[in-house]
Amino acid sequence: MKDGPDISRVAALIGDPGRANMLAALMSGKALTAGELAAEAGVSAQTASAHLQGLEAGKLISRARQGRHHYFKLASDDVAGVLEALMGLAAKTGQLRTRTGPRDAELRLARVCYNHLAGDLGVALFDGMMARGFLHVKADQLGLTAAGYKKMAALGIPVEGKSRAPLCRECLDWSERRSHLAGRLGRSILDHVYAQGWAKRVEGSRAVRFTGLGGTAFRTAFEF
Amino acid sequence: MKDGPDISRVAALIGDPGRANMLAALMSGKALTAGELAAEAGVSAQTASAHLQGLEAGKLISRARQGRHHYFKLASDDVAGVLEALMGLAAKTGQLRTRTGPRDAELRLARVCYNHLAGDLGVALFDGMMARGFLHVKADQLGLTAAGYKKMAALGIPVEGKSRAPLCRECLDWSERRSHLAGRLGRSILDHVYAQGWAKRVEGSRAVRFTGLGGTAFRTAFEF
DNA sequence: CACATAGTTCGCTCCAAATCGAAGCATTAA
DNA sequence: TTAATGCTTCGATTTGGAGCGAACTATGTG
Repeated sequence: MKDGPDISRVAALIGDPGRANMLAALMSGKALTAGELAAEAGVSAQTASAHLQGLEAGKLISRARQGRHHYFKLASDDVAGVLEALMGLAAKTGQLRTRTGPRDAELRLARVCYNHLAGDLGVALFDGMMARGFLHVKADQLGLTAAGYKKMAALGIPVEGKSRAPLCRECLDWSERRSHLAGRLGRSILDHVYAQGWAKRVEGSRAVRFTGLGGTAFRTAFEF
Repeated sequence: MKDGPDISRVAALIGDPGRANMLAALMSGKALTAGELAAEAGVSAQTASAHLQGLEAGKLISRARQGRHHYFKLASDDVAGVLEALMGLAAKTGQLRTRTGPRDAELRLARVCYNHLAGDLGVALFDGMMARGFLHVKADQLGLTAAGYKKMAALGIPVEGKSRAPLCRECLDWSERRSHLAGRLGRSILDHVYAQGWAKRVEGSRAVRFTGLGGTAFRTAFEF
């Protein structure tokens, strides 16, 4: 029964280890060059070039030429969503690539998911904002309440924006198997966390490391 | 950065057209035999056998032996979730397998998603139940309200169950790109729809065809 | 028992795609 | 200008795995 969209093309693109590594690297939200992605995937530049063409043709990534560099990023949040969903399933079916180690624990606590905060802290933030009445679900749409808008203004976090992307979105965690906050607001909050110096990205990883004071300040600011 | 679970194994399993067709067929929620799945995928019995072994080893499907028949079904709702997510992405990136035709329209209106109702009607049902206050979201968990429990009891729809699966779950539609009701309640409601004779499955498709009276009765019963 | 059906295993062929060496553009630096 | 860097294209090789014919096992039926 050839119903619905063709899954297999997209899945096949993700199904190659090299391309999957590239996509995983792009989950950080940062745009990476072809060379960097080749290193991530552990393949030669020529091979990477071919793979990147495929991913671009399949509309999973987009390319921006800047001088002699080609910067790639995920084509949309939907792609990131599918990748996280696949990670969740892969984790559940026991296909963990690495045994749980110290690095894994750090990832579980706080990490970047595309462009917003995921992990223990991301889930706690989401739950806290729901409990405090800053977020609500209405007609199946996640949104800021009046109190939420007020709070964001008080913290100096921008909520307006020209982009047509939704302000609030839920995103499922592969480590927690619970939702955390994505969308434009999720991105703004993570930017705020960086700007306040509460946390920094760990070099060469998706982990986000909070300072002792930063963690406290973060929880205080968002009241959770 | 080899962080997180290994996506590519799972994706590669879904990435073969034959296996993808099998999985799509299993989205109906019905357990199918190896032979039926071979026909779905358009391959010989031997090839199908090999594919089914792979999918089973990858924990995407589970097998139940009954006499000389082997019945297969999706291993978990998470698998169904990933498949729907992939369908959503594939539809968005324009990888539609078939041009929109009469069959497509029927699918868009009402279809089976794993074991519950999806499509226009599924989304409308979900929205209606939220609007009527039968469903609510609390601490990021979708659930029945007191009014909802009362309504289900009045309609004779069972809500208790020994299974540990959640009673209510949201599930994203690939055609509507909105949520509809999944989980044990979603299944119970679809069972009720069949039992009342309001609708029937279309042979050899995931479409659900409502009778004129059935459609009206369905909307009346759930007040949307 | 023989016979039919459902599914698997074995052996083989074949092809798509992953890979890289070498060469070719394009951009920036000296 | 020449040289260096980043990326792509071309050409050739290799291989994983998808596919099927044939034979085998297991279950059910007459």
